[in-house]
Amino acid sequence: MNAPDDTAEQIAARLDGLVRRQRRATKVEVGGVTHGRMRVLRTLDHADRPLRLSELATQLGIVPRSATSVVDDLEAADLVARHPDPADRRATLVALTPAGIDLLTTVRRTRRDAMVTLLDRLTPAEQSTLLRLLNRLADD
Amino acid sequence: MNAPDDTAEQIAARLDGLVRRQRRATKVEVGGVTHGRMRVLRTLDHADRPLRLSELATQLGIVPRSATSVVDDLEAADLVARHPDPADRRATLVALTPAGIDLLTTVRRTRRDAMVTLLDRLTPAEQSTLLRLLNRLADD
DNA sequence: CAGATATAGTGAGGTTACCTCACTATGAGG
DNA sequence: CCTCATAGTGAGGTAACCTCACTATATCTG
Repeated sequence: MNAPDDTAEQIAARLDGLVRRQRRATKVEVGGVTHGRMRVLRTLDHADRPLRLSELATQLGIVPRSATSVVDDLEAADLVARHPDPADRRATLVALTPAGIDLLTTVRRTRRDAMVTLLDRLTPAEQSTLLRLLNRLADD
Repeated sequence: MNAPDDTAEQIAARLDGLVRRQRRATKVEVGGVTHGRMRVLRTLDHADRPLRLSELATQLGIVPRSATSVVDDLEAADLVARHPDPADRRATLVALTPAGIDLLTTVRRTRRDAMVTLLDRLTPAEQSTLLRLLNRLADD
């Protein structure tokens, strides 16, 4: 275990711990929307247009079959809607409903508040630095 | 959605994405040791002494019942061992076995390699900065 | 244009990593 | 010694994934 490489291990452990804790903190979401379902709402909102189920899956980093299930649940809660794709009768387009948009806004506020509380430990400048470094790491 | 608070949301999303990807990358671990089991081995190694099941649970941030299960699995694989606590006959001490120590070393190398690859996008100085900021956030 | 082949979504069933609730065995205080 | 707290575990549940096999549609190819 030489010293420099330990940085990598420590960073990995810290990232993991932070995400674990943050998920825990926002576990009981507003309206009972879980972490996985939130990710779908956020992705659809970010795309700013209906997405095919397979596109959604790709953007979420999951296999299409898994997207089917989470969309099933969100559709049952009337937070997203499935529409046939006029261009391809095999495909399904998934869109946010008005209720989905509303919920997204509310939950976002709660969740962001939790993160803001944590980030209060850093100065605004440090927060920017952190985001910049994370962006570099996450860029594909 | 005012600008400054978006930093929090973006940081949250980045952290989540990075951890997700990193777990994916190390999904099939050396020796079939999953993420959750690795955490136990690391925690025991870090503590540098046998831990009670409840202590282990606390350090992992999970409930004792969950620790029982993961220790069951690791014990079945001979990576940890349970010993009665001489000081309290209700308690169980959990310790790494030699095989557990070996495996930890091997898996650590693999996992660290994956993280190092990702971190190559940052200079050593940036890596230090990142770790320092994460430490501040993760400190209890 | 028929037939082969590829693609979109889904049913069935499995896994990991957690959780709660109820229970037993042991310890500790009045 | 009798009550009450604590350590661990059995039973059973959930979220968020996965693979494999299948149907319906699209596309390409001779």
